[in-house]
Amino acid sequence: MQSGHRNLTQQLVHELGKDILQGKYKVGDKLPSEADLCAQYDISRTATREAVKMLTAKGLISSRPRQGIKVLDSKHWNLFDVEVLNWILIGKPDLYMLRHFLQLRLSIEPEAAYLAAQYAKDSDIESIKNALARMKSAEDGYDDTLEADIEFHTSILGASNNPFFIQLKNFIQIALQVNLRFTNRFKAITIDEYQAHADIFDNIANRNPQAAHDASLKTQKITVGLVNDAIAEMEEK
Amino acid sequence: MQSGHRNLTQQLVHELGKDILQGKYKVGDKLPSEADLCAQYDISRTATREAVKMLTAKGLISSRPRQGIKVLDSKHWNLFDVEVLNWILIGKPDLYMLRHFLQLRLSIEPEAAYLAAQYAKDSDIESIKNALARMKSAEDGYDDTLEADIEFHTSILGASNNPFFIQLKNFIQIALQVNLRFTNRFKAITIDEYQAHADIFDNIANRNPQAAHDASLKTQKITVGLVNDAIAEMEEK
DNA sequence: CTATTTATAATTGTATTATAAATAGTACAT
DNA sequence: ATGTACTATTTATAATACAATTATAAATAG
Repeated sequence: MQSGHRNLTQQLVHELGKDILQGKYKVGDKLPSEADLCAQYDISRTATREAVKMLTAKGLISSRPRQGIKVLDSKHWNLFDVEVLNWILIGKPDLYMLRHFLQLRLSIEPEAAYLAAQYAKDSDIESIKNALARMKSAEDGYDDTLEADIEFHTSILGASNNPFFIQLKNFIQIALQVNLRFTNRFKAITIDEYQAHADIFDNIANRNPQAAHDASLKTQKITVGLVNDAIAEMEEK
Repeated sequence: MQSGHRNLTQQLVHELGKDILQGKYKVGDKLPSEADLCAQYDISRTATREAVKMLTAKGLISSRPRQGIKVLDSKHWNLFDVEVLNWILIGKPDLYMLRHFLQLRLSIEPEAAYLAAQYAKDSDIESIKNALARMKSAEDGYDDTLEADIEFHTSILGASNNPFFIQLKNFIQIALQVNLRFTNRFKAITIDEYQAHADIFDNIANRNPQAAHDASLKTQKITVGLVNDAIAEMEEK
């Protein structure tokens, strides 16, 4: 149980959360009882119970007298929780998982761009502009590619001024990191990629919702298409 | 503190969660200390702390020594958590909140319909068909309008066979209930409304993703348009 | 033999008490 | 102004005891 700087409760939350998302404990499985967890991790019942409660709050487990602690069906999991998303990332996401992420991005991001063009404040536009500049400098090797890319996409969500889209920043961040697993692009961003992002920004800054939407949709469709092809090829073998 | 059938911890979670989402405790505010909460609600520190941990897990508060329990910035709130959504619903959502819900529905549902047309299993199609039938009987007064409507929309999300869209069932359910607050439609579903839903179903059943997408988008656009008009009118006064 | 009830035991729920650790704020020294 | 040590407050953890819940087994009635 790697400690870090977390307290005991949070450490146990992390361990068990990881184990569940990685399938060590499967849906319907029983986890060790409170008493066993105390013994296994050598911590008090207080800390153990608080960890169990936190995982319960995230929809991963249920805990009832005589029945013990059981992994709930995945439809109850709060998949949009930052920690839960991170436990997915820590695991070994496959191409299907990548597709699930990309399908939701395709659904979310074009509309976020549309809303950004409608509702962005000056400071929001400024944030997106800065992120784009960082991508440019990443292109020249002066900045971190992925980080700048994430900042670009999440700042558009922020500019939507819709709390639900804002909450999805976490999701997009993890989605881009999962994507990295399959494209291992430590490479710089290409001119074409940069231009596609610049198009989205321009249409947001120029307050053209539909064009911003379409520009975003276009790049998302390409990415989903690539993954669909990869899956199709894989399934043939 | 209305009890119901929950245990003490869950009752306190509910009370405090409601209070935070309804703004009784605002962002940055300090909640009463553990000791004070124990006294106020006349429960043990054990139960109190477990409630605090659960709210922490949902991103609503932070709890640190000497600093106390504070409401986190709303960007940390797990807005897609079932309980959090319900605390929003219990409150008094305004037209802006309704618009936020509808904007996300507009983003999600057309793509869910697209995916449903691609990936739905026979049993998924059957579920959507049943929901549509319930809407038909609701039209004749034999069934509950809202419940059938919710079932229709959520069963399409289920048919997407994408875990993220599936998790959004909760969101859509609450969104439709919020919508009810403003349209107080205890009225039956109109022929036109029924037909719009039937169009979406037909295109999913016929495996025509783009047409299913467009049919869904069309109805969502109308609804968002109505709310935008209502807000514009309100803001003029 | 079957169905119902009752008893048992396993597990979580709550309460209480005690001590440790973290940290905001203060006072003081540099 | 900056840093350091101290102090008081608040949460973090532990240990113990008992209550409540409930799955399973045992007893009992019909």
